[in-house]
Amino acid sequence: MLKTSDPDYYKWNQYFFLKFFEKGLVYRKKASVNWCNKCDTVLANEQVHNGMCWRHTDTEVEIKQLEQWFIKTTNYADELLSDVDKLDWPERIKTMQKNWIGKSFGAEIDFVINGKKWPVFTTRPDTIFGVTFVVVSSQHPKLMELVTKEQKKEVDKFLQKIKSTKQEDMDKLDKEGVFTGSYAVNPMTNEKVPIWVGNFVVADYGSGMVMAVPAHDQRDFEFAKKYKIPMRVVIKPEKAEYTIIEKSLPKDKISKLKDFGEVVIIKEDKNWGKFYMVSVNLNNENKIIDFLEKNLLKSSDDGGAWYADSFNTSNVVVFPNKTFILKNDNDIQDSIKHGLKLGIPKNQLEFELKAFTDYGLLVNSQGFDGLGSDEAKEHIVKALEFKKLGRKTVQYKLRDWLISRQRYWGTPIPMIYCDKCGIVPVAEKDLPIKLPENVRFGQGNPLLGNKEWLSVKCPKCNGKARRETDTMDTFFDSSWYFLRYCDNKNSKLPFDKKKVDYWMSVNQYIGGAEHAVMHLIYARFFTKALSDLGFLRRDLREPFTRLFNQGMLHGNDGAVMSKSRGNVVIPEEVSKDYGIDTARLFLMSIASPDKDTQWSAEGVDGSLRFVRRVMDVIPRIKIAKSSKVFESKINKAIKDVSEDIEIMRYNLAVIKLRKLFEALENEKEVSKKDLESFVKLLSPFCPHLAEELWEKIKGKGFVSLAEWPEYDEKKIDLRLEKAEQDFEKTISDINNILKIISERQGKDVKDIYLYVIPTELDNYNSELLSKRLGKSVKVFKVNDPKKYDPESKAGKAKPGKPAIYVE
RNA sequence: GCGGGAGUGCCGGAGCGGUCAAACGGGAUGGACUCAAAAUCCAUUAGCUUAGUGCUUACAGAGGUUCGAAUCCUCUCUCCCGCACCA
Repeated sequence: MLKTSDPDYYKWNQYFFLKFFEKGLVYRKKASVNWCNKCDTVLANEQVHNGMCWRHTDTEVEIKQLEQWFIKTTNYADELLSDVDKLDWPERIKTMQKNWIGKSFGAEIDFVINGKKWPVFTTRPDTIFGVTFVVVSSQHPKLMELVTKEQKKEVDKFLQKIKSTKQEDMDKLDKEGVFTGSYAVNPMTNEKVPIWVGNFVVADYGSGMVMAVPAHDQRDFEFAKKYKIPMRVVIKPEKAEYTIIEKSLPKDKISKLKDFGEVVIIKEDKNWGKFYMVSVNLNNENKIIDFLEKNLLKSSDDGGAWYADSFNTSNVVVFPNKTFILKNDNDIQDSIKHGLKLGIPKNQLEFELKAFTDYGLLVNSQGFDGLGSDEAKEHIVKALEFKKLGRKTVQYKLRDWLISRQRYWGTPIPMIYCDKCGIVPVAEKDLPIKLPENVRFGQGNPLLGNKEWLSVKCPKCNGKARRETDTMDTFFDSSWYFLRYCDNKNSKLPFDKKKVDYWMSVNQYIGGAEHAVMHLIYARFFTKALSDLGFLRRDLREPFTRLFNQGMLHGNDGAVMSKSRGNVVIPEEVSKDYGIDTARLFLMSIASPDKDTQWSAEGVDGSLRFVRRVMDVIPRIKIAKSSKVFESKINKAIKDVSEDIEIMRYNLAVIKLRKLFEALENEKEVSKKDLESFVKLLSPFCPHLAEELWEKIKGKGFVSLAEWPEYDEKKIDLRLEKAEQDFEKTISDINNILKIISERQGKDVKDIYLYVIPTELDNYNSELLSKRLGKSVKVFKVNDPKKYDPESKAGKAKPGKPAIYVE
């Protein structure tokens, strides 16, 4: 056991902080931070959800400028990303981590503004000839350098507007901006393009400034359209894509479309039928145009037919909900005209203009025309490198971990501010810096209120100094607790390396999906960093090799359990009514544990029935020798149940247990070993009951301490299972006959006769059959001379399928 | 918008190329037991058909691959989760 609030634990948080500081993994900087008014503290990016605080979902997060402590998690961005694939974790957690780290390859390109280089990051250097403006973030620290006197008033007005917009409205906001008055020089074309301030550029990603290519980026497209900034097409698709509406072409011609290229049905519409998309190689484009011109219905009375003459040889093609290539403003008008000319209402077509953002072939790009996007990227970056105006780079979405919190419950950050020496780390021997006990809660950081605690001597010059009052994010605590578990009493070190090396890594970690981008990233970072600092063995790079996300249990009404809904199921109450093992069995059997499941009162009743039967039947079973059939079944069950448990498919394990029990019930006698095996298999699901049964069948010690049963592959005989299936089939056949006879002839059958292949005689026990059918059943070998067979049915018998006669 | 997951019979939920009208549980219906009920047991639970059979529809929808698809591929629709203007 350990408590992270105990100085014996958080001492080591401070210790690690200092180690990180030594290695340059800790730094302090003034930053725009997320501030929650309710928590009275800053939050990490990971802790802001939809602009709200993760703990106070009704409280908007404010942006403040504060000096804060950061951990350089980004140093490990690459390794954190590449190692994800080595983990045996749920796929969605892995993708969430990948997206969170968000690696993009691209280029940093310098635009010269007033003689100074301003870099921008882009993943599409191939579109550089299409740049018609540059947008800088409204939060950019050096924004004012770009704003001219003439434009200042307007920019200020714009910034004011952004400031007063609520976070929640920001999301729905259109792309907006104003011209700054300055111009940037495109390093490839030397062309001057205007610089705008925009609300859609993220300040702390890349350089907070982007090159805008409206023809090939949706955001730039919207912005340019709104402010009538010119667009320049520099990429064209490798294939032209035509959309053909079923109604517009005679039926017999539709199949001909395949001759021109790949045909995909993209939509089906009540009025227009199917929308086929034909992708045509550019070389063949004329053929399809020719075909369409000859075959498209031309009558406008037809109400929806395409006009052949609405095509031209440009690759602007009408598409219900896909892409357009736009050459200039006129093209937009033109395209709209085409849409309208088709006589198809805009809303029915979901007709929308979009930028062409796919890769393709370069056009209007000087010497690079005709190259594919991928190739062009390489060449253009090389050209920029030669000019010393650009370079290949990689960008991450992952930000450094902001750990400063202005709250009491957290590890005090072991730093000291000296008027002379500046920021000085606390000496290791002075750890732990304990939280002061005499504090007042209320407004602001409680630590600020205790003057005694606050004042300290500088470790360097012994002069007057004061302590850092920020505490660490509590995720710092949880980032290495599993290491401390291996050696939780160590007072000399955070843990003994040998012990940790022995135990780690965690083979199976279980937790909720909500940890995907917080705890699980921090803990991975910690492990890597501590490994590099020599605290862990070199090759220990990951804390948790396997991860399992359990699902949530919902109430009887299907909703998440909550007090306000009154649908909370209280284990103690369930225990009172059913016994906790019944509840446990039920929970294990509803669905696989990674899924959300629903409590169901009826379902528990079902489990209770089973539990009762088991309690009733097991002690009464005669101990002797197991039949071959049962031996086969129990060995199969041991195998299956063990495997299911191993892969955490408890629901399937329970099903197999139930089946095994059904077989057990029908046995007259069973070996002690097999009976014990059954109880052992039951014990993980119903531990108390199993223990009780164990005693009743006179097992040694506790079942919970007994060896898990092993199966004998040789005893599993699938032929026996087949025989049983045949038996069941025969029962259902007989029932079927009985049903038909009683319905058709209204007769009541008294006796049933079965004629079986001699070798199968053992498979059909007349006693068992009689019991199951509730009627007298006699079984004969087909070749039995003394058999009773008035209608000569015996001849119909086949292997696995006895002949039947009833009267 | 992007990314991930999922859509199966009255319900929950297995199955993930043939052995599938589809495990298991719940519910419903009928029957046995009972004076009666509960519990228990048996049967039925897509439709038509039949002395144990055969057929037709069926695993969100539309296409496709295959001798063969609930299972694989493509597209569409719907739902859930995550990210949210990351250039």
